[in-house]
Amino acid sequence: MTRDSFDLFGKPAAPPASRSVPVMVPLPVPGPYSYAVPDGMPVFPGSVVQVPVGPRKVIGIVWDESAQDGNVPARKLRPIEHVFDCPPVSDEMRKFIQWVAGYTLTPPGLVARMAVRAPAALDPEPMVEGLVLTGETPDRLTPARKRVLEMAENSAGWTRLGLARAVGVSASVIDTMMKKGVFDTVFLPPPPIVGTPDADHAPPVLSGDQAEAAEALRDLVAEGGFGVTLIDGVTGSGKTEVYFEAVAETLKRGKQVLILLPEIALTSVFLKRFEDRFGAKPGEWHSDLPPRMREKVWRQTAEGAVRVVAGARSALFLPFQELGLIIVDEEHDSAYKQEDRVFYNARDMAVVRSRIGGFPAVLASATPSVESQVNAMAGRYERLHLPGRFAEAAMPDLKTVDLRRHPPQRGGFLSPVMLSAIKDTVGRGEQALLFLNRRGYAPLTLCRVCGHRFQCPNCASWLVEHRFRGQLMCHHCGHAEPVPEACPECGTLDHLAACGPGVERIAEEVEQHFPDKRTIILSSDMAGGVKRLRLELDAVANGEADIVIGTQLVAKGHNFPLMTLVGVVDADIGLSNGDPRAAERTFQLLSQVTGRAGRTGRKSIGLIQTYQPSHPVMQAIISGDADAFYEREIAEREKTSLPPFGRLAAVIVSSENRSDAENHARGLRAAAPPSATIDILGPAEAPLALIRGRYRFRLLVHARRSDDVQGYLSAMLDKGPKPRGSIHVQLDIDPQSFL
DNA sequence: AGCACGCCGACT
DNA sequence: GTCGGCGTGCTC
Repeated sequence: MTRDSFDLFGKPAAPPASRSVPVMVPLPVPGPYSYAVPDGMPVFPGSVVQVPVGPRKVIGIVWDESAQDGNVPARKLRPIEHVFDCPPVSDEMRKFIQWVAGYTLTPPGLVARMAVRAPAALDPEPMVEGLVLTGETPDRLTPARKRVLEMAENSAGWTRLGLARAVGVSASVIDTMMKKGVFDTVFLPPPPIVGTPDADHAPPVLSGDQAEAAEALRDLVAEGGFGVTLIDGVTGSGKTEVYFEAVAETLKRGKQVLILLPEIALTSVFLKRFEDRFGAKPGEWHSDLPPRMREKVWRQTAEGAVRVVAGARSALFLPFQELGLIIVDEEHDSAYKQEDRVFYNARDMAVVRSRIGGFPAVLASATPSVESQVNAMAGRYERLHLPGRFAEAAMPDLKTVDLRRHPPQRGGFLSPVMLSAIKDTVGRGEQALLFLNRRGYAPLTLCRVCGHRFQCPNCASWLVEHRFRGQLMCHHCGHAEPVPEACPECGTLDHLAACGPGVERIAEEVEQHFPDKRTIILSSDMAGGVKRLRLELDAVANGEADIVIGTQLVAKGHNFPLMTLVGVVDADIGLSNGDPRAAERTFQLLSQVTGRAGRTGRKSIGLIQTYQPSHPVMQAIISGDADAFYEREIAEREKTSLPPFGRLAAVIVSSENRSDAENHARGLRAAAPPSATIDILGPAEAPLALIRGRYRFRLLVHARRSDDVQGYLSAMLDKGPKPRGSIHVQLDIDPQSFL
């Protein structure tokens, strides 16, 4: 404490507020707040700081001077408390945050918060204590000491415990040597979490088409500048190998790379493939990363030590220093949509991120989204097509099983055709996969006496029986209750009937037919969480099961080399629920799931149980003619004004009464362009409609005051003041709006 | 987003 | 008579 900091009365002198800066704080307010900069504090745009907001302290990002609100009375200004010792959030990133906030109508502070979500990473990782040889030799050179010396001479940078473990001696050996002056301790920077990937580590052998596509991507990277490439080709056509070449080229140019994957596809298999190609693992980013690791990835990405991140959608908000390429794998996957707090589609925001950064984006999928198809057709995206599977990986032989002609036996759901195929497959020692996109035992339970159907008290959906847990669960809101013995309506005991199949019920049927085979259910509600699930997926890949009954997640990114039969239990699910994307989604799902078979070189088959074998989706799957399917689908969407061509539509979700909602709707209709359709949905039905994607443009308003609602739409249309209150907006892709 | 304040219903 | 519901306002 210097004398200068006290005045004559011994009180600290107030810091002169010579300067103030805008700071983006994690609050739902329209823009940054102003804060005083204490003298000598090194603060500039992008600095990550701690500031007081009311009684609490928050992390904020110093924003650009131009965002300064000059109307804040000087006496309100409070000083910045701390500048974190970490690289500043780049100009690009700040622009990106601002853009995303504008596009999604989210308060910018809430978007900014996603970029600084590893708080403990904001100050540097502690240095680790390391050992260096002093040149002294221990007086007595025991075998253990000799090995320690050799190891330490061969490579530097050992920690005390690391060296002991590497040599296979106890730490006390090292301790004694330290006492005798053999080692000195120094402080070393913390070790990088991953090695540096080497573009030339193991270049792949590519087929003609692949080599051509890879060349095109390399050129794109070499040229630099923004551009989007859609690369499509069936499972096994080598998309990953091809886009790895774009990664390699970017690495050679000294830039960082982001590979976005749906969370479930971030498997050890993918990481292994990357490591095989580049000789080091990519940084990993997903929701169940342990906090310590999360911090390290965040920091080392910011510092540039991590060159490639493979991550789920939120990796888009990592503070890359010099990002030069984004890959969006499985770009059609709905897991890219975030539907809480900030509503965004990471695929589209990735395109925006690369446009702002002036570098290429690559979208990859075996079954591209209709949105991306349309963008490619319109010439906004380049297109690279990888034909067929190469080498021995033949396409599976796909057939429909017409359930009208080959019905399952009473009480069952598997056609005799399916059962006999399973029998043949497991008889040969190969694996069979039965796909049913329905968790639990039965999707509907009713009373056989009075017809009572068990419904969720909060939502409009049926309660799904989970027999293993003994519960009835709502898959929409999470509500759960024990399975009652008596009907709550008429009181009759033991007359509840399970209607329809879920994976648990199929497993039961399979176990009846194949009691001596190993059957496993793979679904997202597996006990033990994601971790356990990953283990089980690996176990299946290693052949530790004969028959797998799986939900949607088996369709994604995981390869099961011994799988030679894929059976789709009910291909018709989801084709009749009023979702404009029903056909697209079903086509994608069935393509992906049937693609799980046939990667072995052995003959493999796919059987698709359906009541509508002539449906365009089934025809497309069987014939493998994806182009015809998309062509038809796009024409259909255009004709019926559905996404991505659909008219502007807003959905009001009002927790208030119907007449309030009518008032809101009147206000919105007055403010909206004539082409807009404004629908009113109640709190129960609205979330479902949103998830089903019935609208191209979705506006979810949680109105706190009725007169705010008009403001929401004017803000949405960018004419008028930003409204107050909480707004949740989700936008579907609008092919033109961000290019 | 979080938190405080303030005004009306069912309870120790 | 209080406890506590959520509607409203505020945070540089």
